Amino acid sequence: MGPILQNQVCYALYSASSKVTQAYRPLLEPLNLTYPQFVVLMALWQKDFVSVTELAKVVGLSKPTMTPLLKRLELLHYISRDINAEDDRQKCIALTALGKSLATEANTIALQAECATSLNEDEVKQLISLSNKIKIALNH
Amino acid sequence: MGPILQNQVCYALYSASSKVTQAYRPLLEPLNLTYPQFVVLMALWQKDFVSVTELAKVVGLSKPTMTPLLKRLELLHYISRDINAEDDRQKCIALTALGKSLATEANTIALQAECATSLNEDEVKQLISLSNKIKIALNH
DNA sequence: TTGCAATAGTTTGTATACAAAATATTAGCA
DNA sequence: TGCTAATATTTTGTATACAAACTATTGCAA
Repeated sequence: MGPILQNQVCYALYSASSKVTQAYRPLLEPLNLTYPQFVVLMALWQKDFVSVTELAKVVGLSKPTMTPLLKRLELLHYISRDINAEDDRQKCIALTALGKSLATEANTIALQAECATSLNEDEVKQLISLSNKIKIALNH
Repeated sequence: MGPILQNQVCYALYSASSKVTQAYRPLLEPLNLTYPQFVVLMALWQKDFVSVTELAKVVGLSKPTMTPLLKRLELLHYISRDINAEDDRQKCIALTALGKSLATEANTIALQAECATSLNEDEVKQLISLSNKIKIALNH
């Protein structure tokens, strides 16, 4: 009598995302990383020396979510959280040498995870394209 | 140097799902529900009088996640959590009259959320189909 | 029938996730 | 210069989310 679970786009995304995150768990365990932490590192491998606000915007997480997550990455010595010299309010998030060195292994892990989804190249493009369309639509 | 965030299927799902959940927040607020709670209710509108284990399997959440979530739905008087008479280990999760009465409004909300994604009928089908393919592939 | 393995649900501990409020600093203007 | 609005990050409080361990009950076999 209510909405049918199996017909909901929202639930499709929600449950598929959850399953993929679970699939990542054993792959990331050797690096002592969770999937959200991995996402933040991916953003930093593309561009570090950024503020918390900028990083939050790039990965799509809230600032209150970022603070403890970044503290844990710092504790692992993967990133540094220095105060920006030009503005004492801002932190400057940067990769350490150790953090940078994980990039190679990360490529392997990301490839393994993508393989596990069983999607071919076209389907991957479709899914990313549809997801982007939703994200853009919901930004208004 | 690491994996490119924008090319990852996993991140596409993760961020799109997060955005959709956020979009649901104001829609569900009048009912005092979170999105995961709404998912559990959708499962129950299709079939209630089920055990915690069965419900967890249907919605794809772990049992430790279910317990506090169900307690909150009970606190809202949307469900009951009686002990199964035939097996004292099991709980029998069922909708209350109040819980059942939300189904109509839930249809409206689900429709509104789907509209907000800006996807047309074909795209919805594609996205659900791709998500299901991933979920099936990751179940092995 | 008694003892042990399996099952159901909860608890504990850790990590997201975010709204609202708090803190600290900067910027802009009178 | 001094005051206030704006900005950056963190804290507080609540709700997922799950692994591992725990409790209670059932089922099965010796």
